[in-house]
Amino acid sequence: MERYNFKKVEKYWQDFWDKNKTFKSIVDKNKKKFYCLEMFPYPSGKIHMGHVRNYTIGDVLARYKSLQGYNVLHPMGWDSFGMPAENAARLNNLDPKTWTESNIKNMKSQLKQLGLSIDWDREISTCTPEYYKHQQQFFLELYDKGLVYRKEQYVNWDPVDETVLANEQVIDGKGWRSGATVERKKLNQWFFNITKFANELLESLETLNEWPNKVKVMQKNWIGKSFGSEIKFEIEPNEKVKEIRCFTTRPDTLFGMSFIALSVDHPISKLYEKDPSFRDFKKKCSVTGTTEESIANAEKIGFKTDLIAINPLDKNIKVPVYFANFVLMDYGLGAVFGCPAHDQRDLDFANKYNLPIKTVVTPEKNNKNFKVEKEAYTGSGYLCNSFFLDGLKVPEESIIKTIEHLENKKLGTKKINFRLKDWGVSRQRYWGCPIPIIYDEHHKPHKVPKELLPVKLPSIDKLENSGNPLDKITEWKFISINGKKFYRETDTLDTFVDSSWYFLRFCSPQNKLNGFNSEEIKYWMPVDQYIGGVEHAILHLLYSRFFMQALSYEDNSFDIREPFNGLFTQGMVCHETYKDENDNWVSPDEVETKDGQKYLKKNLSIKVKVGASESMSKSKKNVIDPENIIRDYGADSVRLFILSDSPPEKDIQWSEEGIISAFKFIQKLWNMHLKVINQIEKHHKNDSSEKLLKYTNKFIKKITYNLDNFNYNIIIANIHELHTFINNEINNEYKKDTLLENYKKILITLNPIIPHFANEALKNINCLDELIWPKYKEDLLKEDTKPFVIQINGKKRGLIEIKIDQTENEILNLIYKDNNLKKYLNEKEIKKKIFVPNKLMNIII
RNA sequence: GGGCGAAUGGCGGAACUGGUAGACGCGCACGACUCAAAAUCGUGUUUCGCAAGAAGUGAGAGUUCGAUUCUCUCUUCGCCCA
Repeated sequence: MERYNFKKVEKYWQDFWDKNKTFKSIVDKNKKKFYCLEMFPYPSGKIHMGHVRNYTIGDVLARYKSLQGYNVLHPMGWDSFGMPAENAARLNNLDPKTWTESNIKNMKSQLKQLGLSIDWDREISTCTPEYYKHQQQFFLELYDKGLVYRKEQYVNWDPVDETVLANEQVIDGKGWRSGATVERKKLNQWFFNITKFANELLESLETLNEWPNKVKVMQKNWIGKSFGSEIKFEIEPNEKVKEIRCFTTRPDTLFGMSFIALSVDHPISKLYEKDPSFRDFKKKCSVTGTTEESIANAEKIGFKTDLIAINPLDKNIKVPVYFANFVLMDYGLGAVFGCPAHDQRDLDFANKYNLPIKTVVTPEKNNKNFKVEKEAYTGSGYLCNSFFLDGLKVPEESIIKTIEHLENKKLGTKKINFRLKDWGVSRQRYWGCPIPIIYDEHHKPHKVPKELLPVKLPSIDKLENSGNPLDKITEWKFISINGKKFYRETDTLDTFVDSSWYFLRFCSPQNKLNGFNSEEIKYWMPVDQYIGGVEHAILHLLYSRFFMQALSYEDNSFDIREPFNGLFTQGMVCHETYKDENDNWVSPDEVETKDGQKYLKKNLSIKVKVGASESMSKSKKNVIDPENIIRDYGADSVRLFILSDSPPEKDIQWSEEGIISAFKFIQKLWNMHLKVINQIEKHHKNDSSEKLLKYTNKFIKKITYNLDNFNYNIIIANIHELHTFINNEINNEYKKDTLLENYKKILITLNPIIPHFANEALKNINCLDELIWPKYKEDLLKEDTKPFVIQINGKKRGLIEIKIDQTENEILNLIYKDNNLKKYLNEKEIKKKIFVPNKLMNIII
């Protein structure tokens, strides 16, 4: 039998799609659109299995929707600014542009080998001036709308490399490259005012019905809306400070207060800056990183001021005021009151400085023995030691009642606080979108005039190891406009900005004047299905949602508020891990199997320790290169396997056995195909096609249902069943037309999964024109007989074949005639019968 | 510590709104073909038991004629936030 030549077939179809621009999409208002988008890749050099999975899932959907008659937009591009290019450039002594461009070229060819139905005419790359020109325009638009501002903020500063580090570049408080202890340093940075939309972003989550709930919960927690109160504390008479305002979510614990803690950046700190011991303290605080986690884990330290605060509810309670390292200026008001009994950080602090610990909440009412020592009590219960508040239920009544009281006495107000912070977009890096701002000689910022856009990134031969590269290119940095001297902003934009609107650019990728064309946006947006990794559940998705809000802010012509209607987050690709005798990681390429045990390939006597299956990563060496796999087994095999073993939203384990099995199955399908062709060519007079018809009909229903619900792994099982069915039934006699028509339908349903194979097979039977997703017929689903379950006392005792809609009594007669079943019933009284028509009967005796 | 989710054969995983647990694949065993092996094809494969049968979806309870599915408690694991 002729073997299936995947190399020839896949090459043929990929060339065919390329040449005919099969997947080119244009606005057609007579057709319903479907915008299918997968998160675009960073061009790191090679595609990895995560990409393969992501883009296969998306491709199945795009092809399916296209066959259903939708006008499908399925584009691809490159998230091509970012640090890896800079790092690689430093390492290899070349410029980031060259490195990036050659990676894109390579990865594009790899993606094409997967047989993806992508409209390559819409390809975009964020590092090109054609793309970032519009981004600079958006930046200036947001600037005009007052959504962009500049302020000082702390960054992770590497004093050796003289550079700002991202949080993930700080490892155990040290710079990842230099190893120097990272400092907190204040820099002037640009911010997007995302907090302005905090409430909209939160409330609008409710409208996203086709998003996974867990992602919505993550975003909700990230935005972190909390109800509380702003409380005014009077300070004992002195010359400097009259009052301090604190934000708290627990005003009900006010009677337990034993200190007030301020951020070292609180305005009051200005009064202490001359004090050398305060400056020392402030320096100590700057050693701690800027993440919430590092602050939480750091030892709580404080600096005692000479200020004494008065408890607004009881003037007799007077407490000291400290500066403390665990209070952040950007949360609330940069000042909190400390209630050690009911907050762990406050308790740690109180224990260190011997401050009183007063219990004001007990788990049960009037529990006098309850005392807090090492562990703060944050649970529910009842207020005590709080005079007129005693006995209130915590937290249901206590918080509201306390706020009411404070408001009546004008001591405080109800306040809503968000955890979400404004988005700092300045990056002190070369390989990013230049910020279109210039400064005059008084360091006052101005917009770069529109006619001077884009601000192009200057080309660079070699990147220095330290400092901000753009700052050093003086011929670029200093410009004069109309005789006036200016210098440029030398920071570039966070790459999350690049990916916050790329889905809009895909709608009009060649538009030179604007980032997008509103007519095209109106047709294509929102993205109907967005597919990507759950690691972007918070930032990328939130920023993209913000961008839509910001674009439509004070602009009625733009009315799309949510960019992604449907979201699907796929699981990771995992592989077994291997270690040799010396506990060094071993790559799967070096491991061989004889009799099921795993050995080192180069030395077959050394057994390898097999570890847990973990997400593929270079550090653990458990990476499989898709390029080799596609070369050896073909794209259809890879697609088949990557979809087969696990539901797409869960992690999948890559295995050699699995890909081989998929490869063999493609060959089996081809053998089946040859048998079908052989039968089609025969002219039979008899037609035993009823079974085939019914099977095909049911098969179409199953595949359609499973495609609609992302049950792609079950579809592969369905195709295996189909193969068994056709192999068993193909030798029956069929009329040519019936067989051809049904087989064509089957091949069309296979098309989204294994497009090369399906198209080749369709070409073989001359059915390539007019490919339309087949519909199943309800009346064909009906069967004459059905298996019917008999239970005795709830236990399954038999399975009988009944005619559809047979009555209870008729079935009971069948049971008494059945030798196997009647023995359970003989001469016993039937106490009860449960009868579910066409399904089962449960007899209680 | 808080939030969300998961747990089913040797393994990955099926099971529609409570109604035949283990689909499909991998692995394994046996058989056919072969001088032999690979490839391929066929049969079997939850556990115990010769069998009839019994037990069985992380553990324990509950609701129900009937629970992998619903409720409660617990254990373990994963993810996110701290």
